[in-house]
Amino acid sequence: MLEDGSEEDSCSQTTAAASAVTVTGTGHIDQLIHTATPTHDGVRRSKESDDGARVVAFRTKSELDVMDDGFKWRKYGKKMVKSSPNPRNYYRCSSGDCQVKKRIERDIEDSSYVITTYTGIHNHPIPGVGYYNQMPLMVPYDYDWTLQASSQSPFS
DNA sequence: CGCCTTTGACCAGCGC
DNA sequence: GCGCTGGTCAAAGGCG
Repeated sequence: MLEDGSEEDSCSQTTAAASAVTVTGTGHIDQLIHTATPTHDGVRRSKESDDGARVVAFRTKSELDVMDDGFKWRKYGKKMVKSSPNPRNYYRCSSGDCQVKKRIERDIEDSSYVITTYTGIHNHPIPGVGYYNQMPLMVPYDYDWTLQASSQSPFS
């Protein structure tokens, strides 16, 4: 599973292309912790969309728990996990039939950092394009993070 | 009136 | 086989 606490590759679950993204700006993404494209090495959760779903986790320095990335998120769960003293919040994209999920928890080490984990790809345009508040968006559709990580920032 | 947040319970997977 | 942990669902309430 994705160990959010450790930014090292403690997760050897899938074909993971780990990379580090450092974006300077107004509290933008500090570090892309982990990206993974779950093939199917084994049977993961029996629930819905897990095939081909992308998992992207990154750490952001922010006082806000949830960041406005342009999409509409609806909270559907909150849980105290053992791996962290901080609660973990679960969000789901509420735009149409988009089934992208987002998991948010504060960093164990620095509570000023927020660990955000996206699962899935948005299959719709960004509803709030034009006004990103805290954070640049997670690019919808098929975005090559590893490419951008080594060349330039995908955010602007 | 509609949408979102909150909270507890339930379910499934994994490890021992 | 049992227990533990994480993830999701569903109902109720609140707010815009």
